[in-house]
Formats: sequence, structure tokens, C-alpha cells
Amino acid sequence: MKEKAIKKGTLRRRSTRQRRVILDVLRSTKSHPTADWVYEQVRQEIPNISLGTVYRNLKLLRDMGEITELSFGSTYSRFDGNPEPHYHFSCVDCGRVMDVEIPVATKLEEQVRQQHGWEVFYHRLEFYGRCSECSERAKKDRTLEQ
Amino acid sequence: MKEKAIKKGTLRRRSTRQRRVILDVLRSTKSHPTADWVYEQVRQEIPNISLGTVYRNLKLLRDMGEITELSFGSTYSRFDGNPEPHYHFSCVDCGRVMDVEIPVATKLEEQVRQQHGWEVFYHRLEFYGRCSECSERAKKDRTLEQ
DNA sequence: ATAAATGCAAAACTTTTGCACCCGA
DNA sequence: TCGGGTGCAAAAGTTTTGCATTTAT
Repeated sequence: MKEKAIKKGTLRRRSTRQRRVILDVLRSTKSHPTADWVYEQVRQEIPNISLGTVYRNLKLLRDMGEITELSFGSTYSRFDGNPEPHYHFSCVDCGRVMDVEIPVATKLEEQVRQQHGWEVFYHRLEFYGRCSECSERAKKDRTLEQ
Repeated sequence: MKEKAIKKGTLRRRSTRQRRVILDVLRSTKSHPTADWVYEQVRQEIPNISLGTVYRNLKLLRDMGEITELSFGSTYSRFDGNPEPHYHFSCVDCGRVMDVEIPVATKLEEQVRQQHGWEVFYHRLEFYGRCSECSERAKKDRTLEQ
């Protein structure tokens, strides 16, 4: 809601070590980590970085379009170093979040525009279910308990 | 993550006034309210209900499949008294959440199953953009400032 | 009677923020 | 130098939880 308008031409963003490392960490994982996980990773490189700085930069990078913020009905956010539009799958058993390799259906946005007359900027699609590992474990467990 | 397994046959759920009123409140609005909003509404009927009870029941009703919990990248949840699968639209300007009247594409779940071999239980689709009111206001503002 | 549910308040968690100091351009 | 960025710690906001008590069945 609070969009912090960047007044045209005023604020010029600086390149800091902290911001660079945070982005590096996110770019080099596919695990869709939490802010705290990112913090722990960055600490290995910059031990005295503060959690506040991590949060500030995650928000900044998100606003710059460099990363994406995800939710998944938890009380905390996850972050994705890949800003390209794509879908996600969340395993209800192990909680892992994976990328989904089906094409992005922009025509859905057109449907909404036609149906309701709203401007649609983007959409977000998440699948919930059980990943292969957890399916097999569940199967094994079921066999054992009988 | 913490699924609180309902042991078969043990726990029998009671019908309480608190739970009934909370569900009523959710069933009689289309606004996808927050826990706090629900709390304030229910207080008009049961003045000494506690926020904890509201949270406990919202979680319970969600697990019972009576309501749905929504996220939208905020730090708090929203709740939907309509448990039937449907999509949502969130206005990035005014923050309101509305139902989207396009059919639910279950074939997407089939695509994911085929592509990745995961069991898919359900999916969640959210559109982000600007609602009609906000579009018009934005247009008006743009006219004025020139 | 019995155990699920509540009220109350403290605690837990995630995220934000004020402020003095630091440092990149 | 100048103002954006950082570190630190306190604060804010949402959600959870322990415990004594109430209440539905």
C-alpha cells in the first residue's frame, strides 16, 4: 500500500556491498528462502550485517524488480531471486517451494479485464500438494501401519 | 506445516456461540476481512470475546473447510467465508480484495501433475491491478496535475 | 462428569523504524 | 561533501499459547 514514490530524478541508488551480497545469495539458490535464511547466509560473508539491513534491501530489490516476494499463507515471506514471471508449487508436507514449469497464462489476465473491467498488472499462481519424496514417504508409512 | 492431526473418533467438536457468530460474520460479507476486523464485528454481538478465541476458531474453521485463508503478500491474513474454489483480485491502490468471476481451471493442476509428477490438491490464483474506482481516480489526478 | 472451548495476558515471531554514524559517488 | 545506507535496538503488528475457568454434550 505504501508505495514510497521515487521522486523523479532525485534519489540515486548506491551500490553497497550488503545489497550486492544479498542479491548474490538469492540469485544462487532455488530454494525460495525466508528473510532470516538470507540473513544467515549473508552473515557468513558480512558477519556484522544487521537483520534490518537485510529487510530493507529485500524490499528495495523487490521494488527494483530484481527479486520477487512470495507468501504461501505463512506468517512470513519467501523471496525468489528469479524475477521472471513463473508459477510455484508448495508441498504441504515438507513445506518446500519449487518452480513450476508450465507456461504463464497471460490470457487469464485478459479474461479478468473483460469480465470486470479492471486493469490487471500481473497474477500469481500457486499449486499446493505433495512432492514426490513426500508422496513416497506417505506411501511407505501407510504400508507400515497396516 | 503443523497439521494437528485429528485422531480418528477421539476429539468431538462442540458448537459454541463464539464459533457460530464468527462463521456468520464471515458468511455475511464479501470483503475478505482480516482477523481483527472479524474480531471487531463479533464483539458487537459478544462483547467479551477474546482475540485469541477468534484466531483459534478461524484456524479451526479453515481446517474444517468452512472458510478459506488468504495472503496477498501482506503481513496478515484475510479470510473468505466462501470455501468454494474461486479466484481473487487485489487492487494495488486501495487494497480491496474482490472475487474474480472466471472459471476455475483445474486442468492447470493436471498440467503440473504431468510435468512434475507431484500430487496437486488445489491451487490459488490471484490477480493484482487497479480496480475501476482507482483507475478513474488515477485518471482524474493525472488530468489535474498537467 | 469430562474434556473441548474460552478469556486473559504473556510470549513468540516477523517486520519496521528512529537515530547516530558510515561510506559511496 | 552530501545524502543514501548501515548497525543497533527498540517498537510495532500479527498470531500463538499457557493456564485457570467455563460450558457443551
